[in-house]
Amino acid sequence: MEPSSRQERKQRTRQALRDAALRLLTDRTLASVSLREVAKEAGIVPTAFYRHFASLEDLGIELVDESMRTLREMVRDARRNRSDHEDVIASSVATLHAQVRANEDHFRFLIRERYAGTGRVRAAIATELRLFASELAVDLGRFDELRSWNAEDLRMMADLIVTAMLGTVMELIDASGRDADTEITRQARKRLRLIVLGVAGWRSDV
Amino acid sequence: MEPSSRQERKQRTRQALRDAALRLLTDRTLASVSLREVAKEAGIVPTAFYRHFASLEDLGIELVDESMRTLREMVRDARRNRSDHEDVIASSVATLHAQVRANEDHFRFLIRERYAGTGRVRAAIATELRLFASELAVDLGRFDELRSWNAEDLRMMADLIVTAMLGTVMELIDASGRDADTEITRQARKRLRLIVLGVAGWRSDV
DNA sequence: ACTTTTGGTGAACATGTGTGCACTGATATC
DNA sequence: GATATCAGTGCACACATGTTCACCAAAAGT
Repeated sequence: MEPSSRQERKQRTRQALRDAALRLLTDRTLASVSLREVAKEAGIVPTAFYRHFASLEDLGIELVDESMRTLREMVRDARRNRSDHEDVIASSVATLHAQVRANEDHFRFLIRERYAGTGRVRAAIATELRLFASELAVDLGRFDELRSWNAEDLRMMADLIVTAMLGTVMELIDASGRDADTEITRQARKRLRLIVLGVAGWRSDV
Repeated sequence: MEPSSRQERKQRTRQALRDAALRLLTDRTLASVSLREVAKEAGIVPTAFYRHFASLEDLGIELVDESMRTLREMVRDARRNRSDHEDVIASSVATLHAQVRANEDHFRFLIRERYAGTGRVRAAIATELRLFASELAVDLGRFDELRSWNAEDLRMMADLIVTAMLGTVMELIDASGRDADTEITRQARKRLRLIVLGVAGWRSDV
C-alpha cells in the first residue's frame, strides 16, 4: 500500500503502458497492435489510454526516446570498459552483447520500427540514429590513426559501424535462447576488425 | 478482348493481387494491411482472395520469391557490367542504383519485412538473404586478393557487404524524389572502398 | 450436348476496432 | 471541511475485419 501522489501514479501507469506496448511488440509491429490491446495489457480500460497519450503513435515516439536512452547508456558503458581493456573492439562488442541481453525490447523496437514504422515514429528513429552516428564519428576522430580524417569520412565510417552493429544486435536478439552468442560476437569482432584494418590504407580522394 | 484461357486469367489476377499488395505496402507493413484492402485494390471481392491464397501470409511468401528474383537479377546485371568497367565497386554501385530505382517496391518490401515480418515471411527472407550472402561469398573468393581466404572469413565479408548494401538501398528509397542519388552512391562507394581496403591487412587468426 | 470445374459474387455472421460521452471516487487545492 | 481536479470506468456507436455459405456464368472436359 504505497501512498504515492497522483502524479506518481500517473507516471506509473504511463510506464505500464509503455511496458505493455513493448511486450506486445515482441512479435508484432506498432502499426499492427491496437490501442485496446495495449490498454488491456497495461491493465486499464481502453478509454483511459487517452489520459496519457493522444494516439498509439505518440506512445511510439516516447518508446523511441526510452530506447535511445538505453542505446546511449550502452555507449557510455562501452567508453567506461574501454579504459580497462586494451582491445577496443573486443570490449565494445562485449558491452554491446551485455546491453542487448539486458534490454532486448528496446533494441528490437528500434530496429523493427526503423524501417517498418509509420510516419513520425520512423522519422524520429531516423533522426535519432543520425545523431547517434554523428556522436560516434566524433568519438572516432579521437583515435590517433583517425586524427587526420575529415568529418565526412569519419561520418561514413561511423555509419558503416552503426549499420554493422545494428545487424549484430538483431542477430543476437533472434538467437536469444539458442546459445550462439559466442559465435555471433566473434563474427561481430571480425567485421569490426576488417573495417578498422581499412583505415591504414585509406586515402580520402575520389 | 483477349480470349485468354482460364489459367492465364487466374495467373493475371494472382499477379494483380501481388501488385496490389506491393502498392499498399509502400507505406505500411504486411501485418497492418487487411485482406479486404488488398482484394479491393486488386479489383476483386474479398472472398475471391481465397481462390488464390490461403492467407495474406502466403501472398507474402510469394512476394519474397518475386522480390528475391529481382535481387538476383541485380547481381547478374552487376556481373555483366563488371566486365566492361575496370572499377568493380563503381560499376556495382551503379547497377545497384539502377535496379533499386527500377524496382523500389521489391527492395522496400524485403527490407521492411526482413525484421518487421510475421513468422513465415520473416523466416523466408532470412533464409533467402543467407543464401544470397553465401553466393556473394563464392563470388568474392574468385578475386585474386581473396583467393587465400577461408570460407568463414569470406562469408563474414559477404555479410558485411550485404548489410552495407541494404543500408544503401533503403537510403536510396527514402531519398526517392529528392535528388540525393549522386551523394548516396558516392557514400556507398566509400563504404565499400573502406571494407575492401581492409583486405590487404587481414590475418584470419583470433 | 452434357456435365464438371472453377474464378468470382454478395449476403451474412461474430468479433474487434477507435472514439465520444456521462459518470465516479479518490486526491489536491483552497 | 467544502470544492475542484482528474485518472479511470462503462456504455454506446458506427464501422472494418476474417471467414462461411449458397450461388452464378463461363470455360474445360467428356
